[in-house]
Amino acid sequence: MPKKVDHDERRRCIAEAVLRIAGRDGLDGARLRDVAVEAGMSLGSVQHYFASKDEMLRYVVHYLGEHVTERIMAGVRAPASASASASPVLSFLLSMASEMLPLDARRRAELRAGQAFTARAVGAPELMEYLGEGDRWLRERVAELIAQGQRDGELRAGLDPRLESVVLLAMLDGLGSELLVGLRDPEGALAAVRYHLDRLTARPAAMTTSQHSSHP
Amino acid sequence: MPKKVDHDERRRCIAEAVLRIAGRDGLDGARLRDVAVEAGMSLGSVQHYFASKDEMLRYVVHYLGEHVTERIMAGVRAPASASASASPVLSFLLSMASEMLPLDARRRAELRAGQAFTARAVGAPELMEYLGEGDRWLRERVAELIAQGQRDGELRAGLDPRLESVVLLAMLDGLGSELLVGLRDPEGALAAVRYHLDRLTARPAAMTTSQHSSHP
DNA sequence: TGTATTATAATACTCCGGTATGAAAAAGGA
DNA sequence: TCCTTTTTCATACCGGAGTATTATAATACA
Repeated sequence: MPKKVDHDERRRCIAEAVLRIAGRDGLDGARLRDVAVEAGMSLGSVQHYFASKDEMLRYVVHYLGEHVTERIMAGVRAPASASASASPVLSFLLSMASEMLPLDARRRAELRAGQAFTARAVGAPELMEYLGEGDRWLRERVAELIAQGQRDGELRAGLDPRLESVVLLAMLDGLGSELLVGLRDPEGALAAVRYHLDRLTARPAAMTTSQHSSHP
Repeated sequence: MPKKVDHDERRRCIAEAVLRIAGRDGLDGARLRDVAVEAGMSLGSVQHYFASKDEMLRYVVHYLGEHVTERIMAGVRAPASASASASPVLSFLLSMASEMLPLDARRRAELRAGQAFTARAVGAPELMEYLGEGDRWLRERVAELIAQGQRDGELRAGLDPRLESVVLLAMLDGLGSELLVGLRDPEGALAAVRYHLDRLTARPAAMTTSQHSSHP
């Protein structure tokens, strides 16, 4: 029988190529021919693994989703700083924020692609449902985390976990977009995140960084 | 001499058509031919007023910018609820938020187009600079407003106006995107905004919604 | 070794969309 | 009324990009 090739490995390779291009020139710049050369193969090969461009993009969406959740979950599992910290919830939220923000080329590419997909998801029920799932999952985790922080006395008791999660994720979403376009710089964005997280703590003074949000 | 037609009126009409289409099908769906029929004229006419599609889109960007700032400024000038309210700054911030969020078809269309332009602005220095100006202007105004609120004792003294403005605008940005995709509903988004603004106030209790502002 | 089946590649097809061209219509002024 | 300039429109052109077709190379199994 014929040559045996790991199909999914090939597809992942192609998906990576798409992400590289999308990070560089935007998703619209990901023409099938360019994807082929970026992946180091021929147009015919790309067609061999994806019947249509749409199918390819759908694959990339899920590939992206996998990676993003995996990355966040990794932050959940191995909260290097969190387990050692005296404020585990806050540390985790901060590391989560750092993971979600486009702070390097990789995450920039992923976010850029993600936003392009999101934009095209309006009116594509299937995609929207997928996005909705991911969002709900993340939001609930954050809300749980905040509630736990409250139980542990780490976070202020007056917080509404549900609304706080909405606010936090919206802020990260917005900061991500602004970073992507260059409206903010990484330091500024992180400072805003730390500042916001600080106000959630039960302590009067800041403790995540060395900043003094002091008042007389 | 020939027929006299207000060129800019025609251009605005075309821009409106573009925005309608963009709000309905996304900016990518704004093909020149579709724009023409949406504007109730022929392709040739559109070409007559815009030498190229790119020029048309540039015009739409500025047209959009005009309208958005105008709308926000209107909120500044005539803060119907704000002037009557005992908490002018908070009222204004809330009305500003309501203006920025895509709460009706019009603003949905504008935001959708705006985001499409923003996405395409990566690597287009001219567009980016324009966006940057608008962002800086708005951020500074918000920061000033917050500082004023502090001076008036309306907002907590411990706030950092600069960071607060970044956080607030990022949150609104994120909420806008999420509303657009249907990840949030208008009520939820507004609830999050009110919740966030509430925590900026010097008072312990909520007071942003329909309030008779009695005081101690 | 041969063959069947898959992988890869090259090329052609076709539609779509921006652009260019030229003609017809409209309207203010001589 | 006629002319001139603008406006409007229809249509042709051309390139780009997704898709389809076909050919060639490669490999596992009989």
